[in-house]
Amino acid sequence: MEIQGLPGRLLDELGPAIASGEIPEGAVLRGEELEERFGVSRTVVREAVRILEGMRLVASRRRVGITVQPRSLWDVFDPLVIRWRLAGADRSAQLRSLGSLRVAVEPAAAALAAVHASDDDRRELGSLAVELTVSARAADLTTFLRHDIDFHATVLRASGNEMFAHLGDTVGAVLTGRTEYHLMPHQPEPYAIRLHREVADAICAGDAAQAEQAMRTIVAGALEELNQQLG
Amino acid sequence: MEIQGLPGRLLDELGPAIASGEIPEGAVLRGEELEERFGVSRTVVREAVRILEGMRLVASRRRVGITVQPRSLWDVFDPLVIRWRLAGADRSAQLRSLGSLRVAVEPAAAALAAVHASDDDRRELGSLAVELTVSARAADLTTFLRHDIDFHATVLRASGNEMFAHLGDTVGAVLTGRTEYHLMPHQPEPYAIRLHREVADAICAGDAAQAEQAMRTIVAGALEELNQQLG
DNA sequence: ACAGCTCAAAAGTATGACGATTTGGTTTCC
DNA sequence: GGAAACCAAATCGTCATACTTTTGAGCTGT
Repeated sequence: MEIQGLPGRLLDELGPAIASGEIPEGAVLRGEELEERFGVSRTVVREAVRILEGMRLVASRRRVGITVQPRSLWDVFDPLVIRWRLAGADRSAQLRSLGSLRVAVEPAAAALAAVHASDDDRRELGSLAVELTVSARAADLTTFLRHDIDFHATVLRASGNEMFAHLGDTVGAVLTGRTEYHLMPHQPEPYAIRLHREVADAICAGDAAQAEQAMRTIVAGALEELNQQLG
Repeated sequence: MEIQGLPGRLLDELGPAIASGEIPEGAVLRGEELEERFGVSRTVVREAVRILEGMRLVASRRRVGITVQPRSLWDVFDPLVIRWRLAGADRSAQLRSLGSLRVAVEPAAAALAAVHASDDDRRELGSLAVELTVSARAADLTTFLRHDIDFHATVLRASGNEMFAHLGDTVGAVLTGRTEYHLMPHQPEPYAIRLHREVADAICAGDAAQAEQAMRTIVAGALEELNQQLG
């Protein structure tokens, strides 16, 4: 999953620094400066910069240097960029954006899943809904989180749309972030649990409309809750 | 927008070849082989490969080589990956995926735009709707396409959600692809034009529900049409 | 003030050397 | 004969260095 080697380590330093705004838009870095600052060779710096360039976080120009691009050009769907922004000063903006994205995508994915899910997918959703209920009753937040992530990822995957499926990890990151930063009730709400059960049942029954509606209620609720917490 | 220099040229060769499946999943390349095949140095090959690695199209391992990753790991939201897939053998699958994504996202974006659009945005939407009507009547497909792309990009941008905004280029690529590959009626349908007008009016009037509904009709229609064309 | 020229700074590319790691075969020891 | 330990080759990873190309800024002369 991660980028390997020294360029990866450099990325772990530069990426978060840029994503958080610590290195602001328009800032100019020089390759040589980075070599010294991190004690690595030209090769390593260049490869790391190339990757950042691929994410549109920076652009490298001769005679000028490596300039941090305006935020509007960043590849906001890149999983690493999302992770970096979630970890830094941009956290709330990123959570809001992702919240709206979830409201748009997850209901549609649930509807598609009701039509396209395999038998295995349906079985898994059923058992995840059960485990979700159990860990919620036990107030076991860690286990609950894991199952919640699995649940949403499974729905997205079961939709049969590769692009939706890829948002599984991103949604996972959102849920993790929400839990880590205590933007969640300490005990999952019974109402939300019931809705997950409903989504699973509707998908198993092939009822697209109900799956979509129940999922919409879940993600819209999560977004509303988020907006309250963040003001 | 593009990656510069020799690594960029290499990317333009390798990326499409991998995205189209010409170089299949699991295939193994050696750096030295690529140097010879393209007549460039290690530096260039390594940087190109790093970028592909950032897109999760390949993984590089010692003593093994550069292996093409399974499609399920690819960064399907990366604009370059999308473009490469649209240009190659994966075109229909990619168009289908993007079609569903549009059905999920664009109505939500229209609803948000009705609330958040700036005065400039609203003005621009109004005039784009007019120009759309004009170029459609004139059966000027090139101009129509340009305005259509602008229209959808403007709605996405006006939503105020950076992630939606970023899908503007992608939607543009879809519309372009659809026109290029003659997956579109030679004269835009008057019904679709009226719907664009409706979206613009609803957003200008701040009517989120109607903006969402009209946009949903547009993109759902486009998806249905696509499914008919592709069987 | 303006146009053009010159120069130097920075990234881009090439190359040789060495290090690190993984794989797969080979040897060795029960 | 089989299993474990070992070794060697293949390949990427990193470093150091030299050369090339682009381009911005300042200088120069009108």
